[in-house]
Amino acid sequence: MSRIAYLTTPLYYVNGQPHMGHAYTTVVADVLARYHRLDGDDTYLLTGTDEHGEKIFTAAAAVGLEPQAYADGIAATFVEAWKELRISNDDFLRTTEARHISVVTSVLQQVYDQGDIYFDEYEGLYCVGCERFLTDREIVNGKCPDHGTVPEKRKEGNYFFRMDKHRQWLAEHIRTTPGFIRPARYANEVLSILSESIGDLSMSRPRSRVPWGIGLPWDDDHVTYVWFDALINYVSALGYPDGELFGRYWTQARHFIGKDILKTHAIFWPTMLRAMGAPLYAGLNVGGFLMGSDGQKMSKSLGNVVNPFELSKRYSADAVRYYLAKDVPYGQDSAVSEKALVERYNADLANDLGNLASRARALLLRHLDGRLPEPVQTDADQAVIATGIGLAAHVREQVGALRLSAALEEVMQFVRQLNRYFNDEQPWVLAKNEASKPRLGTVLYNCVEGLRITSILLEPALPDKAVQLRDSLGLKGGDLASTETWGLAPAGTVIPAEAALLFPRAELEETQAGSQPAAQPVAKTEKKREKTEKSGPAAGDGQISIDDFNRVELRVAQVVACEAVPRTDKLLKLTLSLGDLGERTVVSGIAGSYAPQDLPGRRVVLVANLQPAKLRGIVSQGMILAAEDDDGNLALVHPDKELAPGARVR
RNA sequence: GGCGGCGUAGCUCAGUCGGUUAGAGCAGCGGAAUCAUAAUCCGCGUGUCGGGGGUUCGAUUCCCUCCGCCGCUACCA
Repeated sequence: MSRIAYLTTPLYYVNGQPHMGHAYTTVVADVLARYHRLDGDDTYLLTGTDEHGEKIFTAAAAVGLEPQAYADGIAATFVEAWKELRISNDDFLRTTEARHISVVTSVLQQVYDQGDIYFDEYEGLYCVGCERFLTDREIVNGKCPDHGTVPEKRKEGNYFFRMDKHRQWLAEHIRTTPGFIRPARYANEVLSILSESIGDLSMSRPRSRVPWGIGLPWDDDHVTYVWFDALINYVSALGYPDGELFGRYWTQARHFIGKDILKTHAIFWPTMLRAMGAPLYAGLNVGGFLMGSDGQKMSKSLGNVVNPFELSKRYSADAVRYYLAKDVPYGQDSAVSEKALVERYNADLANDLGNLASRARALLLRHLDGRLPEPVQTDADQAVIATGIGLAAHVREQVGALRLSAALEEVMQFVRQLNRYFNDEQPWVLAKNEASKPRLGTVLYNCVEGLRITSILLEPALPDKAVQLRDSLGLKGGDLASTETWGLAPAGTVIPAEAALLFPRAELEETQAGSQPAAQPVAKTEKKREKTEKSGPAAGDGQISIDDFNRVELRVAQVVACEAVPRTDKLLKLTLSLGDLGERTVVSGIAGSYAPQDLPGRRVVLVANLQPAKLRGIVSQGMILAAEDDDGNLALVHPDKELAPGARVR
């Protein structure tokens, strides 16, 4: 009676090459899938690529390719990447495949027919990067917070999916289903989003603007919004609605995602499923971001990018897999680096595990003709045996709780115990006289048997090396249950005379030395300044250079008109004249200290090259300077003489 | 500004539904051993469990507050 496990990674968007974030989520899902299979569970692992949308269309055009050809190219690099990392996916779905498109089309028609999709005109600020309109609330500093670009104003007719009506039950479901979203803090985040109106979801784009997408079956002038299309992959890959795989796996679906796509998976997707009349997935597992070696977001300019595929070629796929599973805690942001990988690899795999295999092999070959003897267990052997056969239960428990790191650590504890056992029993001393040869055989047998169990338990993380390890001892593999019996390594087994070093010790390459772990405090202040001021690097001690200052364009401006912004306490909308430079609208939070009628005619100092920002629906094109005392009283800064508006302030 | 999370040994992190001497791995120091991949094994930590206050017989664990970092959000611009 086996259990069912359906695990998915996101379908990765083909707008860029696979990177560490992709690799991490995919490796975690794969290690988990392999544990399920090892334990006899009926397991299905899905990954793939998401290939529609405006961004793909433009990216393809930029390099002179048809969208499909462009997508083909990137999709191939993902296939290659997962091959490199030994990902054991059962399927690789591309959203441009006919089997996916036909499911999306029928889902659309069904949801439309039942009245859950309607047409409406929409005007708003559109982010090309997100491929959607942003709400006022989402815009930060006049820009899309995810892409750092200024959204453009667009008006278009779109179809909308009635999503808002699903708020109540979804919130209830999240509240009453522990583990539906893990870690729990992300469930709280979703609940707080659901506590307010979520609106209906714009789920189409005019084909005239976005030719690259799945057409709406009832209106070919529109194509499906890329997320509405992509999310359906999780069921289309199973042959929804009546495929055998769908019936078998769907209700046990567990999605693995990064926190950047929480909203689509925790809100869009469940409401879509409900509208489709399909059961919800079983769980959503949210991972954090992987940061560069310095703890900051990876970026080329910081030179802290860690490429998992290069590391794989340098140190082996298993080294990368083991490092990601063992050292990177799931669900929170964490720093990854080549240095950390090498340390983990050397400590656990080379020193503890690889070396143990080496020393056992050496004595077997030298003193026992390379044959595994029949053991005669004594009291001294019981502790090792007990730990070994008890490991599977611990591993099952940890893996079930998504604690891969703890699961692997359980196994490593056992490896350390075997090393202790080896030292305590001193087989190299036993080998010195004939009388102790039987005891020598038992000790070495137990080491080999321990390594057999270890190799099976580590196999999900180390698919290649586990097999190599067993090969080097003449052993065969087995399932998880086969680790719960001691003595399955057959006496008489021939130990191969030659075997390559399993885990040669790794040295950190020189190139890596360049990324000095800059003094922590400096890095932090720099990061903070970057965030609050978006300025370039400055001299130390919070001081800025004259060049920095000159980047700020300060000008005298005259207030032409002023009115309070409706339904706000603090905001005034000012119309300012800059003389020959024209007029500006500025929103300022000074209503507590100035009445609208007091201001027209006054001269103020304006930061003229500030990024526009939208406040309460009004685009503010700058900031006026005011001083503030401890009690919050504001005093506008104004020039001492009546200079003409537009004059530069330095 | 609001809501939420985090802040535990040099580093990466566990943990404490309040209670004997707060843990692991890595790094470091000393020693043993020499079968082995300069690997292994043993021993070694006076850590204000972010600061302060409170509740309690007792708090790192609960409450309040402050500081720092992160996320979401907002009438900062």
